[in-house]
Amino acid sequence: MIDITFPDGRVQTYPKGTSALEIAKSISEGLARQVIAAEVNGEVRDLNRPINESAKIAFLKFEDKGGKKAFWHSTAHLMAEALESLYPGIKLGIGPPIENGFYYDIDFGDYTFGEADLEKVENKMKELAKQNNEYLRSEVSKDKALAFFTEKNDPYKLELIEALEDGNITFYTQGNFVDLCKGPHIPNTGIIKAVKLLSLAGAYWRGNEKNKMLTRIYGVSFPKQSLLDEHLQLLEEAKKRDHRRLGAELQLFMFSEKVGAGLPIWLPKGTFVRNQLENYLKEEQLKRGYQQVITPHIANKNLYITSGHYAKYGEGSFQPIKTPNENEEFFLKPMNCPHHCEIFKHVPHSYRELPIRIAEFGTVYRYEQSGELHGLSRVRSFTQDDAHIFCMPDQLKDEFLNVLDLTMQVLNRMGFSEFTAQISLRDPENKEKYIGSDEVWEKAESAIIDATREIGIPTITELGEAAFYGPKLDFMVKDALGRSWQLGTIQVDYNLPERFDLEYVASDNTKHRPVMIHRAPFGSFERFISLLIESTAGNFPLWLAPTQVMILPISDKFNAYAQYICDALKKDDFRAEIDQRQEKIGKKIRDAEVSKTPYMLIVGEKEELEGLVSARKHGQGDIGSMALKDFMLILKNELN
RNA sequence: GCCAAUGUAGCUCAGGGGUAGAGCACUUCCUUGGUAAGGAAGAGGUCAUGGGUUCAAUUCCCAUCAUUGGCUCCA
Repeated sequence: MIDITFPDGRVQTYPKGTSALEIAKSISEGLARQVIAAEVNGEVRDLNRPINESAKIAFLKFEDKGGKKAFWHSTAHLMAEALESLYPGIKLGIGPPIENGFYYDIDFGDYTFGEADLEKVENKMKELAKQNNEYLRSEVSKDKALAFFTEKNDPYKLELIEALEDGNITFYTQGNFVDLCKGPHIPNTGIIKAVKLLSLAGAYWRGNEKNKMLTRIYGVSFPKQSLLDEHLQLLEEAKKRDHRRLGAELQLFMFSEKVGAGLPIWLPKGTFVRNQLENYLKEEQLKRGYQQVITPHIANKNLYITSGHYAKYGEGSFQPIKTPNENEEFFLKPMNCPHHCEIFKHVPHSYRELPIRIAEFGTVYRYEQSGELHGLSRVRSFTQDDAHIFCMPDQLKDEFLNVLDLTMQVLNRMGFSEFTAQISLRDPENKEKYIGSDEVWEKAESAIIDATREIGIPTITELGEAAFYGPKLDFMVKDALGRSWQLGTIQVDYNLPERFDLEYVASDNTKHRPVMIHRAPFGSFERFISLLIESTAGNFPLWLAPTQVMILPISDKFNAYAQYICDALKKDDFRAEIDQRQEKIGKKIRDAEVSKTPYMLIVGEKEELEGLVSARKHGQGDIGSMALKDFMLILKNELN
């Protein structure tokens, strides 16, 4: 007999070898119908797998994370089964569950699998699901596993099995389909009631671009049709927040094929938002002892030979600009740091001056791969809110804390509460990829770790994600469709001071090497604003809204009064406009709402006679009529 | 860069081997209207670009460019 401990602490005895499904049934049939996997001693397992030792058990439904994973993983197998029956001879890569669904990587050989094929596969899956086949687990020896897939002629599975240890290999079978898989899976295909194959993509085998590109099919599935409908509805909603769509609708920015791919053009309203952000940060940085500089957009090739960037990125970058002088070449600047190093070098520095903080809203140009371009989030010309701090090694932590504080302030101010702070350290297995001594790295890494701990933000740590010149802290934010983007970054750098031979005179009159911090709280205005648009759905906070108040005269008889109100608002530095079109008030309201203007003032006969305005808040509706000064008070309160 | 798909009016999209259509937006006129779309008329397109097939191509084929979804990359 074995003791089974339930999440509420209750313990019950069952015969050895009882399955989780049987345990669930012993509690209630209803529970047994809903559970799709079980967590046994913290490990998610199949429901029908016998439990042979006393254990803590928790039942997982679709709603649970582990349940979803098993459900989607099982759907991936179902898709593979459907694909094998429709396209015999295909070879399978891997097919895991992901955050919102699953995918399977398939080698279709000579067949070009297109989007038109998706529906056919979907239908086949539904048909197979109805067969209600069980997912059966079996343990196989390595020899047998290899023999099976040699017979099946699937090189990808063979490669995977080669890397596995004998005694640790399991197959799962449902219907006519057998797959190498460590599980866990749901009990049977019958509970997969709703399936949607969403998209198609190329994906290199094992994520290596030197390998063959397989066809990746993405999909999602649910135990109820209504859940799928809901999910698709959410995806539609998310698309409405896409910054590319809102950017065009709200006239914030544009692209032009003639100007070039990935080269954003900022329209007046977008420029306004960007300038507001720039002014805000400029002011903050002034308070924190930064000095603003401006450097040219191009620089002599020699600058990047010194910095080392030419060797690393020269070929894959915008190619040099030639001059009438032979052998003279200039590059569009891909980063601002080398320029700033030259500024530091311009005059000798005493330790008394440090830290020196040099800031620039520097526009940089990088030849991003064509397939990578994405709205404002990934472009070929962008402006960083860049700064480089040159300090003594023992000032590093304090400076880092200061930068961290600024970054947090920026994120808070912009309403980004959902971000991930990622500490990127070097790969301890692969130290030769990085420059600098162990001692220097340890110091830099602990400065980052200590600083984040001190300020108390949750972090995740990624080994091997550091820049080659030093560790960094990146702030990641998700877009409307759940894709993660890096915004702010703080990087410690021992490399450039070395390459540029930067030094300061210490108290003992000897020369020392400063440490450099690269930092950008926004990252770039382009990407930051793209995410700001998506997180606010285009409803900018009042201080950022290009037009704060739209004045709507009931008819053109009241244009003069509207003008008077508008002038008064402008005089107090509010951004107001008048909609003087010969349209009905309902139409003017609708247009102001659609353009996401935060406030509307309706003025007609009543308002003019009483000297009032009727206010309306975006998304909320009528907030009553009031004296203009009271309305301005509402604005002022919201701005503070 | 790679794989797949898309490209028709300012926007959203329909159409289809015989030189194009809707809604919204725009212009003009009528209407002067009270809290999310008043009415009428009009203008607007080398059907992304370049080749090819064809009596005829916006439609079929190829290439290029751009865009989209991913993969790889990201100083």
